[in-house]
Amino acid sequence: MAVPPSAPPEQPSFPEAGTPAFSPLYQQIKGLILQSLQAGEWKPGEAIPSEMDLAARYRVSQGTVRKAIDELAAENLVVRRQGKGTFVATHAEQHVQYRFLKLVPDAGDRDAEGPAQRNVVECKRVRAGAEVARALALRTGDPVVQVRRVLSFDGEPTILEDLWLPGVAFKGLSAEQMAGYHGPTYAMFEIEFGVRMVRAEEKIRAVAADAQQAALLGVAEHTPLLSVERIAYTYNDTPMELRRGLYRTETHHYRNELS
Amino acid sequence: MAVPPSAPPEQPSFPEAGTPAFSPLYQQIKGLILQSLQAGEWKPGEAIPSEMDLAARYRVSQGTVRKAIDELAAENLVVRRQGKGTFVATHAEQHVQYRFLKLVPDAGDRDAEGPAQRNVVECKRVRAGAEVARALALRTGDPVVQVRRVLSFDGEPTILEDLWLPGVAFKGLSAEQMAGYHGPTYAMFEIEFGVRMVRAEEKIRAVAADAQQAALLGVAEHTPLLSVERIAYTYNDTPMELRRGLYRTETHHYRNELS
DNA sequence: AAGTGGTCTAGACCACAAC
DNA sequence: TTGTGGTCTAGACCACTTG
Repeated sequence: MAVPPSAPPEQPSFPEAGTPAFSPLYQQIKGLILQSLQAGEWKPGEAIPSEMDLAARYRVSQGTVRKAIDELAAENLVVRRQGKGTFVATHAEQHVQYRFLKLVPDAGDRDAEGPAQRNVVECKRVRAGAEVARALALRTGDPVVQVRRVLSFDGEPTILEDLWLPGVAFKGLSAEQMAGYHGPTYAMFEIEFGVRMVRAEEKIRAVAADAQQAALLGVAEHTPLLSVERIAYTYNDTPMELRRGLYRTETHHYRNELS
Repeated sequence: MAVPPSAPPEQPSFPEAGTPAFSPLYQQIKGLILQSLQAGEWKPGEAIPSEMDLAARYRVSQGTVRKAIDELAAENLVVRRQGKGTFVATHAEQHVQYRFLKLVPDAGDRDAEGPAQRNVVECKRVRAGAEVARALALRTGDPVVQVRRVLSFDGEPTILEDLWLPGVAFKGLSAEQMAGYHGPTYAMFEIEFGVRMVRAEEKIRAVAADAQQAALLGVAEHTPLLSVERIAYTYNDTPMELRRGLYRTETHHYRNELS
């Protein structure tokens, strides 16, 4: 009994007048674990306390903690490993190296081709325009880091993308960091800036390459390209990155599973 | 105890030599429920027996049935409604009208625009080519129904798509049926042919419209279009539809959520 | 052998919907 | 009031990993 009868919980639930305000105990526990994750009590890749420990900490049964963790695992915030423990999910050392990249080669899986080569075209501090500000929940004119880069697979330029990141959280981000880090960019964000992207939304369109884009990707002008606009979120649905990608799809395709 | 100690279950588990062959009880129950769904013991939209009834039928506890149904619900094969029961999922009368269609208007949600107008260009019986046969797990030359149609939103032609369906399962499918049915095409498949699509895979590319495609969609030749190739599956991962769509993305976009 | 997550049970009670 | 799914508990045991 963590909340209903007595015992001062870390996050009491005060039913507000007018709202049903019924929240299952396991949801409250999930919220508490989420807070600890967000606060950095356990770092990415580390194990969180065992189910028994958490049950004792929150004064609930193991089954209740279990259901809370089940949901966190379903949302990819945490990874369970039988016999070892439950670990904070990370973009590094994850089996799926590029968790948010859905572009795959037409033949074979992504492991078949080597790691992407990164070519940072530019990395500069700018002020947010109206669109960028809206996407990142900032004010127009707020500082923003803008990055433009080209990703190549097996030497073939395949993705041209622009990134916009909130200047406050990503103060000091350099072109060298963007280019030098080995592994997913999101893993670098975790390590260097303590920013964990937990989910993202993408809007996809077909567009024609303009002269500049064609030159950077090594294709003819007007070549059809996949335009992928992504907003990536940290905890609490806070947007932390706007990314506009142009994907060549002659030898790759965007793969999606529906259910 | 449905399987471990005694009682002749409907699907015994014979551990094969060499394989661990450990399957949790709830997975076995899930398999049994799946069989009943596939056999049509409960029709789409109908309620399946209550958890208590199923627990009695399979001689397990309610909690075990619960976990089995939880997974089926997570896979959208079944829908739970508190106080009412658990129902076989259906493409008809579903809140999300077009479950597999990820194209949405740039402004507002899909409910903002009226239902799609369908324009069946042709509907004919053909023999499967190599590609279609492979996608549908048929042999080259097997009978197939091919449909070409244009979908318009608010009077604007937006999607041109070709469908290939196994001729055996979809014998007698007519252009009138494709055009006349009100509601999702997949709902019509359920009702008229008893075929339930439970999941799908899509491969997305950017292409340029050729002369014929441009004419059908009312755009200029070489207009960039989203090419969406979908394979839809029934139970047991059996492919039952190949669909190649060309989406206009001037006022709509393909929306995807990543986690 | 000890510790972790994973399974299974039995029973109590709550929230919701329908009669 | 009854029946449904939803929550919570406590305890037993299993499977996997590590020392």
